[in-house]
Amino acid sequence: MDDLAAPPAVDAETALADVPAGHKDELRLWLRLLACTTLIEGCIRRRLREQFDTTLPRFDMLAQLERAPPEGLTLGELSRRMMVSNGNITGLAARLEAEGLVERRAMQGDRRAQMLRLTLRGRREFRRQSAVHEAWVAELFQDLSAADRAALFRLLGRAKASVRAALDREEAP
Amino acid sequence: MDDLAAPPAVDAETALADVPAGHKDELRLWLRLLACTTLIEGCIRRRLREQFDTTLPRFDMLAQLERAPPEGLTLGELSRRMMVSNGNITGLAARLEAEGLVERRAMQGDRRAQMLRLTLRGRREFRRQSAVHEAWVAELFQDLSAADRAALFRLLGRAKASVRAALDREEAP
DNA sequence: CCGCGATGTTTGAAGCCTAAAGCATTCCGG
DNA sequence: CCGGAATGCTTTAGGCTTCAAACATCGCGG
Repeated sequence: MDDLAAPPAVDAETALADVPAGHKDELRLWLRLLACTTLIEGCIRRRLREQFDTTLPRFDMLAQLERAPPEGLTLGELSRRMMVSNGNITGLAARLEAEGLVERRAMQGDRRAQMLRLTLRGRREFRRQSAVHEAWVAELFQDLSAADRAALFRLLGRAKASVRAALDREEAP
Repeated sequence: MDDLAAPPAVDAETALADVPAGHKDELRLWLRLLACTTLIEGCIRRRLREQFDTTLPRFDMLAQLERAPPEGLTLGELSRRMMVSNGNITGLAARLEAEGLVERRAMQGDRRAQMLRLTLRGRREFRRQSAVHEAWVAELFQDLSAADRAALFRLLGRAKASVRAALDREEAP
């Protein structure tokens, strides 16, 4: 911190770019993947806060409900789709309900479950946000050629398949 | 949830795979990137908890300190490298210190700052964890060919550059 | 029709994370 | 030397997240 002329931007992935050796290239790949995601996610979170005074989890929940059937989704289904815990959904839904963006409705035939769906206000608000959100993402990737984007998309698909396979092996030995 | 024969694994990325059209392919790319990272991160968090009773942030902090100069790092430098806020570092360092894995040492010449470094126990513990951690990552990517891994690594580098460029444009209009 | 395992949701405790405000110290220009 | 800007860290308030335990209800086998 003292005699380095001009310390350039150093993040976790850059800092770990020169680990000894081994089968460490998988590790480097993971760190770069993580750094990339963190960078984008941080930008989107910040803009959601600055421009819409909201958060990514709130936005995600609205997004799930918007593309759901008109009768809505149960909290459990929402939990699965958002890949977060049940307990998490409870609080998130409560906050969005308090803001008048979603509404609960008892599910007839099963008194345990309840449907959650967008209010009119929620739908309008989400549409307003999502158009801008989509432009942000496009902007962040704009220096990547269409070919690179396509290749990246395809490779990420394979990576995901590899990870899922490993997870399946784990629970079914 | 009732008449679907065998609902396959549905996550955010899969669920949004059929959005209308537009320049939505950037959005799909982002969602896939996010899904991929979330999947891996969740697996690693879970295993860190199950096998070492620790968390990813703790592990990250130890990792940063392990590859730091022997005198350690200041909290501020740690904050920059881990890409998290200052306030976050305070609590994290306090917890690790309470567990005897790191130690603070006043920095001579600047009474504001303090160096944080691994204790002997912290170093041993981290080495134990990191060897296993590296194997986990290799396992998760094992179905990806070396060529695919290399290509993915390269493309992620370009993606990161694109994002950084967009962020630079943002703060210097 | 009764009990009991499965399913849907909530609660509680703990940790992570941020932004913003505050405190202490250092640095620097006048 | 002195005052203010800059820097390093902590605190505070609030939200997100998880796991595990608790509750409520459903569905089914006996």
